[in-house]
Amino acid sequence: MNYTEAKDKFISTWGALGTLWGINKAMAQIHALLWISPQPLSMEDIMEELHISRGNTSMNLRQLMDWGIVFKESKPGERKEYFASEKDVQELARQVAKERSRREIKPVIKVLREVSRIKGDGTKKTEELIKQTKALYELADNADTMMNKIVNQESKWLTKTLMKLIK
Amino acid sequence: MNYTEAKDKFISTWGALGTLWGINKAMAQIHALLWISPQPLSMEDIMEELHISRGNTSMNLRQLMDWGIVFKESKPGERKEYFASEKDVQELARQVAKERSRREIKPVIKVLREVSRIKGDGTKKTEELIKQTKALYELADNADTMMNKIVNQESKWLTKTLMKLIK
DNA sequence: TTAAACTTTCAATAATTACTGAAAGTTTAA
DNA sequence: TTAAACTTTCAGTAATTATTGAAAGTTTAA
Repeated sequence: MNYTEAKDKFISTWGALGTLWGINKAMAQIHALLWISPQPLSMEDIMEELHISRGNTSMNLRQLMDWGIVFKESKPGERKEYFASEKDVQELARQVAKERSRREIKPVIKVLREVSRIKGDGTKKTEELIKQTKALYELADNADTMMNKIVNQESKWLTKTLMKLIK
Repeated sequence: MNYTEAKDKFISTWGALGTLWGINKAMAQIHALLWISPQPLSMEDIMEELHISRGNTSMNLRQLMDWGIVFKESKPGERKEYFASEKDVQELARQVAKERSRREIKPVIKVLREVSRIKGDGTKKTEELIKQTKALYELADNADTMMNKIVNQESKWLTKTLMKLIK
C-alpha cells in the first residue's frame, strides 16, 4: 500500500465510521484529511481533495470548529484562511467526549431522571416504567461521569476510585 | 407527569437518541417500548402503540433480535408470536457494546493498523499519516479493549489493571 | 391437505438528510 | 472608498434512508 492508497483508505474508512455513528460523511472526511495533513489546508485544498463543493466545505468546517477539533489559521500576508486539526489524540478524544456528553447524553439523562421519578400508582406497568428507566438512568449517569473523568485525565479521581474498588 | 406522558416521553427521547447515534428511530422506539413493558408484546401491539406498519415492525424486530437485545416468545396454545426485551441493564450494555465493537470498531481498527504500517518514504506527509493513524489506532484499540473488559465484568482484570496504575 | 392465522419480503414511495452553486456578505490592500 | 479576494448562506436539488402495504411465504390445527 503506497501513500495515496493509504490516505484514501483512511479518509473513506473514517467517513464510513462517521456515518455509522451519526456524523455526516463530509464532516468526518474533512476531519480525516486535516488529521493527517502536515500543514493547514485552505478551503480550495479541501474541496479539491475530497471533491466537494465550496458550500459543503464551509458548512462542515464550521461544525468541526464548533466541536472544537478544527481551528482556523491565517498565514501572515495572505488573505486566504487555512484550517488545521487538533493533532493530539488525547485532546481529540477529550473534546469529542465532552461535546457528545453535553449535546446528547446529558439531555437524555435529564429525561430519564424525570421519567423515573413519576409517582407510582400501584399498577404493574407504572412500576415497570419506573424500574426500567431508573436502571437506565443510573447506567447512563455513571457511564457519563466515568467517561468524562477518564477523558479529562483526572488521575487523582481514577486512583481514588480504584482504591475504593480494591478494598 | 402521568404514566402515559412519561411513557411517550421516554419512547420519543430514546428514538431521538438512537437517530443521533446512527440507529433508526423505529428500532430504538420498539426497543424502548419493550424495555418498559411488563409483558411481551405482539406485533399488533407494537404497530398500534407506535403507529408503524407491519413491515417496518417486522424488519426492526429482526434487527433487534440480531443485536441480541430482543427475544421471541411463544405463548402456549397461541399461534401469535410475542416479543420481549432483555431486561437487565448490564446485559443490555454488554450486548450493545459487544455488537458495536464487532461490527463497527474492530473493522476500523484493522484498517488503522494497516494504514499506520505502510513503509515510510522519507516524505513529511507519509510520516504524518503514519504518526497520526498510529495514534488513532492505539487509542481505538485501547478503548475497545477496555470497554469490552469493563462491560464483560471482568473484575479480576479491572483490579489487576488498577493495581498497576496505583503502583 | 387445506385453509386460517400469522410473518416476512420487497418494490414503490415518502421522509429525511446532504450537497450544490450562485448570490450575498465580509475583509483588506491600495 | 472601492474592488478584488475570499467566505458564508440558503433555496433548490440530489442522494440516502426509512416506511408502507400488499403479495408471497410459513406454520399449525383440524
